[in-house]
Amino acid sequence: MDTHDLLTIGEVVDRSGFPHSALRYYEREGLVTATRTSGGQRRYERGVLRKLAFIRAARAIGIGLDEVREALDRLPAGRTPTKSDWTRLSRSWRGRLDEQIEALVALRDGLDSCIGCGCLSLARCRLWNPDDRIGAQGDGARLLPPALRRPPVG
Amino acid sequence: MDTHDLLTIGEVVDRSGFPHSALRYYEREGLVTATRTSGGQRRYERGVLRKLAFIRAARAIGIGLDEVREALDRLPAGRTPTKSDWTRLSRSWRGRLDEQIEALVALRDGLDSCIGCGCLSLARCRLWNPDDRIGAQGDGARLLPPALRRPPVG
DNA sequence: GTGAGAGCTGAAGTCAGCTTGAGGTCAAGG
DNA sequence: CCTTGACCTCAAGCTGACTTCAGCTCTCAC
Repeated sequence: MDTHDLLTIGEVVDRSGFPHSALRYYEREGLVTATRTSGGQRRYERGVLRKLAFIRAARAIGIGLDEVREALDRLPAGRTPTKSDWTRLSRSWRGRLDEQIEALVALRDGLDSCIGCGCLSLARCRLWNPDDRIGAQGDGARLLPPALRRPPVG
Repeated sequence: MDTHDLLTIGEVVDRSGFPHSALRYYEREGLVTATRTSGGQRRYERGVLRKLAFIRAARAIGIGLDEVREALDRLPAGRTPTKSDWTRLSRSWRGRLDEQIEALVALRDGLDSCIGCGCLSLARCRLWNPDDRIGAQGDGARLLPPALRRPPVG
């Protein structure tokens, strides 16, 4: 871990695939850290690459940066995270993934039955009107499983 | 289809689950239309409910409003869309759904092997570093299948 | 005919997650 | 030493999909 091992932002850009602007943004937001040279330029430890990979995967399944930060904050402060530290984090979003897959599959199945049965009547089709009681509930999407109520972000 | 059949915006809110503001926004954006009373209030035909259901489902799988509008524009102009019109539209995003499911499953499998094998070394793990050539490609996500490169919208 | 609640408009605001730009500084090969 | 390309900061801008607000008008049951 001598100075030799530190990465410039350009190297991190090349090796992580994130643009400069995103790396600086993530630093401002407290997701990653960097030391500085005497001249003020960033120098990253190698470990940042694993963090960035984690961030990318988390983002890909729709987890917001706030939550990603919380997850990363749960990594041990003093020492380099071990395998089991990362495993614990990863396992936590494995559940999310399962939920999302399940939800998409449910949507697909509903769609299949729609296409197959030709029932496209609002009154009968499970997809268009899942249980004849649409509109009786609270805010947000009504015909989708919970895990799919997030994607339309706004 | 006499006047009696037209819905007020409040009724559409109740039956579609979309808030007033979204309905007006969709109208401005050309996704749905409404006739007006002499006093200028909106009156919707029943068919709007099916359109809105379509919009919601499309949004749920991450399709943007622009593309949803294009899809809806492909519906026949003069007549009420038939079953096969809707079927055609739906079939087109069924493919998307398949892609997304496939991508998420791939991510999950990668994650499984990571958790299982304890390989969390950046150099070897398929999930963290899928083919040892990370960083050699163009913009955007590198460790995810194409269909997952969209979700982090910004 | 009237009061209350439903509806109207246009402009501005919000949120996430960055990107872009201007204007200047640092680091290192020759 | 000098040049050149990498890097810096701060502020503002952007996209998508809406929401919120102010201030006013319509509709309809009584």
